[in-house]
Amino acid sequence: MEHQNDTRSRILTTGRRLTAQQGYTGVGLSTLLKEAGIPKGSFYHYFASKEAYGCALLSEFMTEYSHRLNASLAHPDMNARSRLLTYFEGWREKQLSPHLEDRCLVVKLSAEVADLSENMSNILQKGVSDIVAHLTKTIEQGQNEGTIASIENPQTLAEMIYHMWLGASLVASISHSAAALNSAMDATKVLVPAP
Amino acid sequence: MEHQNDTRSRILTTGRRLTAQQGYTGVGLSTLLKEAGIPKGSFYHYFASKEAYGCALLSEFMTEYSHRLNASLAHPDMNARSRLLTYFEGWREKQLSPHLEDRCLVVKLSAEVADLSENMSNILQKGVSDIVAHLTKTIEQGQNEGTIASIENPQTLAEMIYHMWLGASLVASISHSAAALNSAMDATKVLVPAP
DNA sequence: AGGCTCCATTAGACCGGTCGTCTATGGATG
DNA sequence: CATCCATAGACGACCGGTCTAATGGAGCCT
Repeated sequence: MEHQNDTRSRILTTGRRLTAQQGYTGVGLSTLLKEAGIPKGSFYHYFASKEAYGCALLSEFMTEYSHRLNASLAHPDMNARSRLLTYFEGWREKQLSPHLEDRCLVVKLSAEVADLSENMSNILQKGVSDIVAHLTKTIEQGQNEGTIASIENPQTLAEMIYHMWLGASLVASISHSAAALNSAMDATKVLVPAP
Repeated sequence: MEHQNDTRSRILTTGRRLTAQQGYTGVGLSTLLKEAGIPKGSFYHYFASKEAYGCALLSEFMTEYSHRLNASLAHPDMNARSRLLTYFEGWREKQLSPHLEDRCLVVKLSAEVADLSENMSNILQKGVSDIVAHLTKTIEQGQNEGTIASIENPQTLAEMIYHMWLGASLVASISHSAAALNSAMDATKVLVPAP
């Protein structure tokens, strides 16, 4: 009862690494399983189809992400504005990291998956809503505690900043450069001004 | 000398339509050529490889896009701010259009291509720089002619807005909804305020 | 006009990979 | 020893990008 979860999560972990580099369609079952050192027969014991595996991959990623986000945005020793900026610093670092598996799957897979799998799209979409909701809440807190100026509706602001970071990550990835992410970081500081 | 270009551009046109839906890896040569009604053997007469075809596809798209952008941002009967807003209205419409082939290939392909083909990445990246440069120039004009308030550096503002639209397009595509794009439209009006 | 060359174009073979299925075997548990 | 979850990996049918060998028609020479 332990072993089976080992195998399953080994597939998922390896899958995340490969998928973060080569995309969903780009990673075939053979490649994935060979890399994970798991025989093909096992795959269909744990997953009903490649799409089901894709959904599991995304679900797990979004769950973990949400936990880390929660922790990061709930840090007790910082004010809301600092917590927000720290989160985005973390985003930048991850996106530039040599560990490809750290990169955000929303950035990597959204476009590919949108017209491919309704189920996978839904998972991504729900994850995105969650993230934006968290950001909105933090901005609200900042406005209430007075570390963020109330010049804008928190929800609108959160969406805007999140969208900007997604786009900046896209541009950073095609230009193999940190410039777009640095520019997003600067913009974020301006958009979320200290009073 | 005519026929060969016919065939070539037929491949490219069909390719754009299919790729806008299914991505680069997602469209195989057989599918593409069958759809275009062109025999498989011909492909390598017109393109050295699938990557070369991908580059041609992207180059052509970016060139056309740049032309339309130029026209749109140079419209004589509007002030700079209106031209800018009209461009983004156009973006929204295209992204929501039932004609899938109208959708922006920067949105669709950036993530997929970034770790796949250096050449294709470069074409996208150059295209993006061009677009941002155009937007920057228009914002500058607006600030000079007094239709856009000078509260921000034009270049920074242009990047920020463009990134936001890329991200919003991504979110719109996974949620199969116009909400993210509408939100981006609203945000754009706020970010580029009339004085 | 007839023959010939040349080269753009194409047919289709090629090999390796794709996803998914299925049977046969392990090995632990009761 | 019987049961059953988990593993093993062969297999099918099909699709991936690439390349070589053949076709056919336009243009030139005699």
